[in-house]
Amino acid sequence: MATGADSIQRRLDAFTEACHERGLKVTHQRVEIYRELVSSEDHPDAESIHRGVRRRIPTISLDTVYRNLKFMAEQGLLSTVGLSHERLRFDANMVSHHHFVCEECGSIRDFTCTDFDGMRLPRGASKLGRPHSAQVHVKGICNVCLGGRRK
Amino acid sequence: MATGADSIQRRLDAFTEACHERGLKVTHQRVEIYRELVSSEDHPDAESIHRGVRRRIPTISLDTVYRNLKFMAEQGLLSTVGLSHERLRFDANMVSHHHFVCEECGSIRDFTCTDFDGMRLPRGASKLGRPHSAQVHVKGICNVCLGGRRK
DNA sequence: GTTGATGCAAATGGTTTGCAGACTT
DNA sequence: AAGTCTGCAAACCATTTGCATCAAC
Repeated sequence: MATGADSIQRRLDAFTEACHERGLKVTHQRVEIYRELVSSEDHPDAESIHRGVRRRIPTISLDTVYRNLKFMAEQGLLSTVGLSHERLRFDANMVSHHHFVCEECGSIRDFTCTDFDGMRLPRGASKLGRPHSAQVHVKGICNVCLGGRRK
Repeated sequence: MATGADSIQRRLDAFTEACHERGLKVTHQRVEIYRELVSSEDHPDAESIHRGVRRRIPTISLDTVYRNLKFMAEQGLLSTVGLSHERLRFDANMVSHHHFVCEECGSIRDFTCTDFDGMRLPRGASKLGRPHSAQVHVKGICNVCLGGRRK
């Protein structure tokens, strides 16, 4: 999601701010977990975040990663993406977006779609209750996997 | 999904047929598991399917339910619905449809939306790979829960 | 009768939790 | 210094698997 180093720093600052507002301590591991998430293009699971953070904090434990991710999710600092059978994945992108899921490698990428966002919610859905938000899940084969077989 | 008793029977017959085609044995428990799924309006998880089938086959074990659901999913006889952290849920509705997820009680209901089905896949998604299918996930409060608080 | 399916119980793997010591504020 | 957060190890819970028995074909 966030690409430039400046943009990552801006998000980390916002995160620190958000922690303060909520009375959460800004620990080294907490910041690095969030940094890992923000720097990632994909939607990593807890274990791969752990692997990444471990390069900077070799002693960090997996359960600290879990504990923090869960906590941040409860605080609305990130959201979770759960596709079937798979492990839970985490997403620090809090603006409205949709997901492209690769059926081959399982990677999940964000995309935006103003056409859909602008579209009124389907009447079929309104019959079932009071809708609140909607997200599109596109399944397919990602470019990386396409390249692997033949472009 | 299927409502009338006749319609359920039709789907069970198709299921038996599909088993034969694939060389699967049509066991009592297999049929009852499928019946439970087809008769359900919601998208039950393995445990609640087990509870339901147990009324008719008291000795059926939970792992048989799991084993069969997994197998049917692999054979394309049903699909799985996985929302975040939750347990896996199962869905025997194989025609194109979308999901309304209640944020309060967690129930998942199907709806169709021709507007969306007819819409070409968003360009944002096409940049990421070759899209194959798309589904809308609507989150909101279902009618049952709305009734519970105040209509 | 063959072959695949079931039931039991034990294993697995991701995620969570209790507790004593370490660190942010 | 006070209270939260971390790391460790053990617990948890949904799901899976090995194996002997049983049922569908």
